[in-house]
Amino acid sequence: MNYSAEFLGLPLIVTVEDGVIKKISYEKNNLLKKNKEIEREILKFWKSEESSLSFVVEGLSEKVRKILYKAAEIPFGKVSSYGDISKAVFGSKKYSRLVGYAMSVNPLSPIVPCHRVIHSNGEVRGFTGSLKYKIKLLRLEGVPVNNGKVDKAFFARL
DNA sequence: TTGCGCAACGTGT
DNA sequence: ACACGTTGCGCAA
Repeated sequence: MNYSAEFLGLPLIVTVEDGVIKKISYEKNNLLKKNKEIEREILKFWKSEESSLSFVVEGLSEKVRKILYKAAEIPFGKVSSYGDISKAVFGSKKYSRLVGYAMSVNPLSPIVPCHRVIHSNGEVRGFTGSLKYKIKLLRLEGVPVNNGKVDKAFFARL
């Protein structure tokens, strides 16, 4: 079932089946009426709070799915790097490029918080949508971004 | 300190 | 064959 929801001013279409969120996409001009309950649950995921819904990642390779599940563990107000996620999932940083790919095809933004994945040196770059939006989200979470960089103190331990 | 070339990964074109 | 939401390394300014 598809629901329409607004997240921080952006219109989303949320696909839910049996209490499981399967897909979230940004839709500029959708005509569905907004579902307040879904909106609340999405907000909970964003804030790393308990939700009555769960989610699954489907339709992608095993490696890419593992990456996305790991990225989903990055808590509100923290960040991680492509390399750290690669290390956490596969024990090596050599898949960091693949982590970037996984973020770019992330079917569950913002539940899988791809905006919290940045470069290992703290630089905030690379986002399929606008980079301004990625930085805006981080600031809303209390993560300072100065000269396009995040302090090492905000890196989460996965 | 900055920059550039490189290899390694999997996916889409 | 090539380009990607990368990374660390070596080596040159």
